[in-house]
Amino acid sequence: MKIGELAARANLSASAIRYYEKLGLLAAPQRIGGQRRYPSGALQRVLLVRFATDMGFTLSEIKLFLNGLGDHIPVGPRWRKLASRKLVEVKQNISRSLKLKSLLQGLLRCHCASLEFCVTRLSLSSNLRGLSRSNR
Amino acid sequence: MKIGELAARANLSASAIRYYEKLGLLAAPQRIGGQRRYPSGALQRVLLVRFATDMGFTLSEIKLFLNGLGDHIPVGPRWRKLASRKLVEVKQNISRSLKLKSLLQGLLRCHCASLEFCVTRLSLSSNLRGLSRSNR
DNA sequence: CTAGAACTTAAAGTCAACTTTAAGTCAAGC
DNA sequence: GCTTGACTTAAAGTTGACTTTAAGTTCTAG
Repeated sequence: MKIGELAARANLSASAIRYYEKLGLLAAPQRIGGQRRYPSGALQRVLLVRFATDMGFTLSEIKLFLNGLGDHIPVGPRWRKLASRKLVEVKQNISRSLKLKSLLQGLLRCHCASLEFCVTRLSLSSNLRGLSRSNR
Repeated sequence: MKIGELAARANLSASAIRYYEKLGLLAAPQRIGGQRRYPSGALQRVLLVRFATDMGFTLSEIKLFLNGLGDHIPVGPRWRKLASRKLVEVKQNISRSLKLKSLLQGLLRCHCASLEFCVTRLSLSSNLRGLSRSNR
């Protein structure tokens, strides 16, 4: 499989594939005439990476539990640790977003002339602060 | 009020204040000996901007409904439109995060040897795709 | 009066995950 | 054999919200 086909099947771009390789998320494949030729297993690997990024892991986190360079903790516990950390983040994000939602709904129901009034009237100061402001 | 005091009171840095000024989110204040002197109203303004960014608006969106350059739609409707668009995003983010949460919990309960097995065993292919992958 | 903290500017750097560019090489179909 | 599309590289660009840097100016306390 050439890079274009792999990219198409994984629904991302060829340059993204090369980028994953450079980051060490994907093994450098055999080459024919300088061009990359992938075994079918590569697709599964790429899809796993996509899946993990969709779950909110960063590429360097993914690298950690895919080929765990750096420390000597085995894959299982390492993944488990990262995943439970991520779970906390996700939960925080949920509660933050729920707050946000009712806040926005409140502001939309409000008929103040200016936003400043709304904000002070509804005294929505900032119970928003300090919650993980990024699920990516 | 000098910039350092304003920054401290708004809990951000002096350079961020200058940045807001450059973006047009904050009026250029009077100067004494080249240094910025802010009226007390400036604090409220900065806090409003912080509040809006906390709600997930980008600085350029905030600029739009603060001093709406560009179009001639009055502030009320403009804010309303942006806010309801944001509300949709937030709702999408919530449902995405809820899926993520149960996914992670499922994976954590699973005792497969490798993540690949887990993923295929739980057939968690990607019902995750296509949901707003950014609440900022 | 002077040390040093706080201010000034424009421009460059940061992070993540890629994309784009430029300039060139290879492969497949006719 | 030639065209054309797919591939190759390294380096620079993108986005958003700032921060950092460098070099210089001003304010303030003692």
